[in-house]
Amino acid sequence: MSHLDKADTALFMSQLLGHALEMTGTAKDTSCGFSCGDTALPSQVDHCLQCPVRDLAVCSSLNDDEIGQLAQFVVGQEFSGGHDLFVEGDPASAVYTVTEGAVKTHKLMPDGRRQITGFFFAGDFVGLAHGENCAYSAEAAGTIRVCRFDRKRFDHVLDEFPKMRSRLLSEASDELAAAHNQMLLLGRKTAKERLATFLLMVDQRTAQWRKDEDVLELPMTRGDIADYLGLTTETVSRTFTQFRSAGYIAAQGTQDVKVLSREGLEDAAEG
Amino acid sequence: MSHLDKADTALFMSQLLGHALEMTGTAKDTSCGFSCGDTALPSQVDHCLQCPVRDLAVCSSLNDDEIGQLAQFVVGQEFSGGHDLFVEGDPASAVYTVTEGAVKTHKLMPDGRRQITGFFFAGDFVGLAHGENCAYSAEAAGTIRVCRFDRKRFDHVLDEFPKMRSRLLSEASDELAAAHNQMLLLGRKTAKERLATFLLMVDQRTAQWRKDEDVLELPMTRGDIADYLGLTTETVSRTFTQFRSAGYIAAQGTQDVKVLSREGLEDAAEG
DNA sequence: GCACACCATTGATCGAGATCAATGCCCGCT
DNA sequence: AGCGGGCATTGATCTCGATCAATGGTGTGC
Repeated sequence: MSHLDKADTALFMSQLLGHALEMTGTAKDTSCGFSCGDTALPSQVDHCLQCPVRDLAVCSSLNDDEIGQLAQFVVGQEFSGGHDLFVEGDPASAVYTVTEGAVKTHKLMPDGRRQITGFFFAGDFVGLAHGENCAYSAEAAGTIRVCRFDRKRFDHVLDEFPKMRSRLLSEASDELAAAHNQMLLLGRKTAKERLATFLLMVDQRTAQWRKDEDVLELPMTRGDIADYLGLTTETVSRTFTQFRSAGYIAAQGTQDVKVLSREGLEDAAEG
Repeated sequence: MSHLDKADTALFMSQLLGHALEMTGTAKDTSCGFSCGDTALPSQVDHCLQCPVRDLAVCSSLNDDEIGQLAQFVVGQEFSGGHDLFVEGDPASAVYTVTEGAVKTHKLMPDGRRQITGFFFAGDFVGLAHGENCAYSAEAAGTIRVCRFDRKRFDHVLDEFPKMRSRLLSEASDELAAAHNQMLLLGRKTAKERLATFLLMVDQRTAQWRKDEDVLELPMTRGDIADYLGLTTETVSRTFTQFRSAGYIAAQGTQDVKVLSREGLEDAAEG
């Protein structure tokens, strides 16, 4: 909660000052900062045109001219780990594209039980909401960069560029398919199957931009993984150990996982 | 699989014969059958205009003229319980609106473990898919009626009527929010909490057209409920018994549940 | 009316993963 | 260097829901 207040205040101040790139939490300054006014300065359009996920994100459905319109109100933001993009129940006022790092979404029960409902990596779109309010919270898992779009203005862009709404619907369908997979995992898979499925998912979804194709950098803690897989940290930890013993993976520190046998993981993922 | 073949064959023959209302499985004949050719006959447009879910479904985003275009290629179909609308892995060739009864979607593991990923009631839209193939199967839970739309022609309608795509995106967002709730349920809730949550969900989603507002007619078996909640039939059955003992519900046969204490269920749903 | 198949319920037992508990590691801070 | 907090790992034990098993109910077709 306090995170959000802080972020919002920072945003407000920054808008007053005419800076489009936000920083929140403990994030360090960033090399690609730039300033803008109400209309798109060349540098701001460049921000979008030179975006690292230009061809991955929903924006890829727009041509350079159209991107210019979007660029007029995009706000680049940086969050450090643990800080909230938005919180369940908040008015849904913005949507986001992840440009760097990973975002996790979650739901909480009154007694503190938590379910992480999804991870979003560079190029992914976060914040689709039907009603007035957010149905879940979104939080930075490690330092991230996102593009923030005001929801109303974004909706307006969608009206103008049907291609983009179409693309967004595709994205939503994808997310829905992923959700179905996750329900199967949560409802019917064993701990081993869950972790193996998870590792293969991360493998697949981060393949495009990894340095070493066999080393997964997990931006989340064991607790996060547990809350995503419907397990406890202890079980996740034990299962990692089993996979190490079985020779499926090798650990390099606790965040990096070297995949030794994709086949082993694939077998483990389906019993 | 054989179900589908049968349905598809029936569909093909019926189209040859110029009948737009299909019947599959053991479904009885229906009082509102009608015939049509390639273009919309008045009666077919009427089919849509007089549709019981006209104001509930995605079609509600279209005016009477626009509905006419949709009506040109809608196919009314009737399925009896257990028959498949489509199967995971099949080419995604059609989308559906439920007009009567309930549809369930599910995923299977190679060894037969099953997870039901959603129930769809009158007015709901089923069959959103991004890729070429269905990401899950859909099956009639009890006798149902649906409107079937060829996917390509439906996509074309979406291009023509942006309102409808917008509405569909809303629908998808809703479904996504429901999926998040279900992940919380499957990952973190106890058996009691799951069943209570389920009963309240059915209560809410079927409220609009129930005869008796306190009696839920469950169109699915205990096994279906179990596969939806990530439990076994035995546990579902035991939990029903507990709710009966606690006075939250009363049974009238096995398919009908009279809600005696919504408050009791609400408490049970969150521990 | 009877046989069969399927479904729901209840009881007894088992086991995967939760819970409780202890230890070690790493990193930032003083 | 020394301290403290968060995270990961490992061990011991417990518990909720799964599994195995038996029975009764219901509807369908012969």
